[in-house]
Amino acid sequence: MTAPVRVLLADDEHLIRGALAALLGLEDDLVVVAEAASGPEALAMARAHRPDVAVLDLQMPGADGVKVATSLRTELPACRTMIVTGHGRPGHLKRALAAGVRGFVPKTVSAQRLAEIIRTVHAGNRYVDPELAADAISAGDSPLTAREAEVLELAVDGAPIAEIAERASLSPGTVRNYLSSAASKLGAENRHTAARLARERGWV
Amino acid sequence: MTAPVRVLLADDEHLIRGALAALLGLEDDLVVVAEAASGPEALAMARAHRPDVAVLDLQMPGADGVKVATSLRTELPACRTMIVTGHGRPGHLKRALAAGVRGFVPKTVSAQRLAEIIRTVHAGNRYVDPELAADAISAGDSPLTAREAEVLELAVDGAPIAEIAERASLSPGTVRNYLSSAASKLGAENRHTAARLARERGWV
DNA sequence: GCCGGCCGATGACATTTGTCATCGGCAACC
DNA sequence: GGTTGCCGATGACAAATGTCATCGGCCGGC
Repeated sequence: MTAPVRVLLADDEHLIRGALAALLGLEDDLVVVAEAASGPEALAMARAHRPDVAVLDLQMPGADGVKVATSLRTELPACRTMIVTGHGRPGHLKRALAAGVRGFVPKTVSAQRLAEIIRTVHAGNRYVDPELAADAISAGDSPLTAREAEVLELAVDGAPIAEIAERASLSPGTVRNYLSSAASKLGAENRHTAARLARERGWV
Repeated sequence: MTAPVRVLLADDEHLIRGALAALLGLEDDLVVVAEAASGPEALAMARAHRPDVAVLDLQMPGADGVKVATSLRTELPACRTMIVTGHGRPGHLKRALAAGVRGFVPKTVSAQRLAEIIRTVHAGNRYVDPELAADAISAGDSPLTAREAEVLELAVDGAPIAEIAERASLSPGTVRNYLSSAASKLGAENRHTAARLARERGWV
């Protein structure tokens, strides 16, 4: 028998993390060597314990799963990373894959399924949830230019144009132009729906 | 020894639900008699298995935890209900308590803690996470009238006033008045930020 | 070198939205 | 019976926003 797969678990929801650790620990060939409740903590634990596979929640305080994966890629190239997420937005998957993440699964899978996927990832293969993959493909690439996306991001909380212009160090007129262009590309009637759409698709 | 507490688990995230069921099953005095992945399913399982305590996720497809709790209150008065939630918004807690929910905890607690709380609830006592309670108190009551809240809810996705008016069967002018009034009460500069604020505080 | 695309800006214009005053109807409460 | 508050509406006005044309500068590709 080969050595067990050393797993790092990072999730800010203690309930899930603890339960998951217990369940995965039941598998003979998996061993949870570290747990973390935040992005920075996950990095620290990874440095200390050098796991084979890091299972990261997408939404964590400090740094999200993709950011952690990016850091791990350079710091611990031998460590495979995978993302577990509650509500997967298409753009996240794309960002994750770009960050070298090898597995991307929703929290609706079972623990057994997760264990299988951990093995798959550890073996050097990739796994992406079919449904999330389909969403990502149908969402396609962002049609927005860099500034359009930047300005749109400042518009997500409903701020007036004057405030957006100030925060972006741009002329109010320029901001209106970018927002108008972005809304048009997204088929939205105004910047607020445009911002919501872009966020849903992971483009901001 | 007394009979074990019969627990219903409802959470759409299979990973969590399964792991939780396994962990709670380790407690001698708790037994998970049913699991559900959606609101309607939770109701059906409750009718079929008549649990002592129903542990409900707040966000589920079909009907959220509070709605399920409301139905359970009339259908199975003997069944205590409690809500488990990832990100607790103040208004949810209020709604939950109004629905007769006896426990309200975030997913950041440990499984052991949850087991204790299940026992507390089963004994007829209440438990509310202190931090969530503090948030709810500081958020206070909604200053919005019924129609203001109703119209504001239709504004959350950034729809133009004409569409809101149509969906609410109101005159556009009336809609503008309500939104203006609501935004003023919430200290927001426009209806979009007002809608966001109201949602954050659980007032819509 | 020319062209196309993005950036940043301005001006003009129509539309949408926010704000205010005001009205009539209705229900609750004193 | 009078007062108060919410509902639904209208009109008027100011401000914010969306839309369009246009400009100059810059960079990359052909």
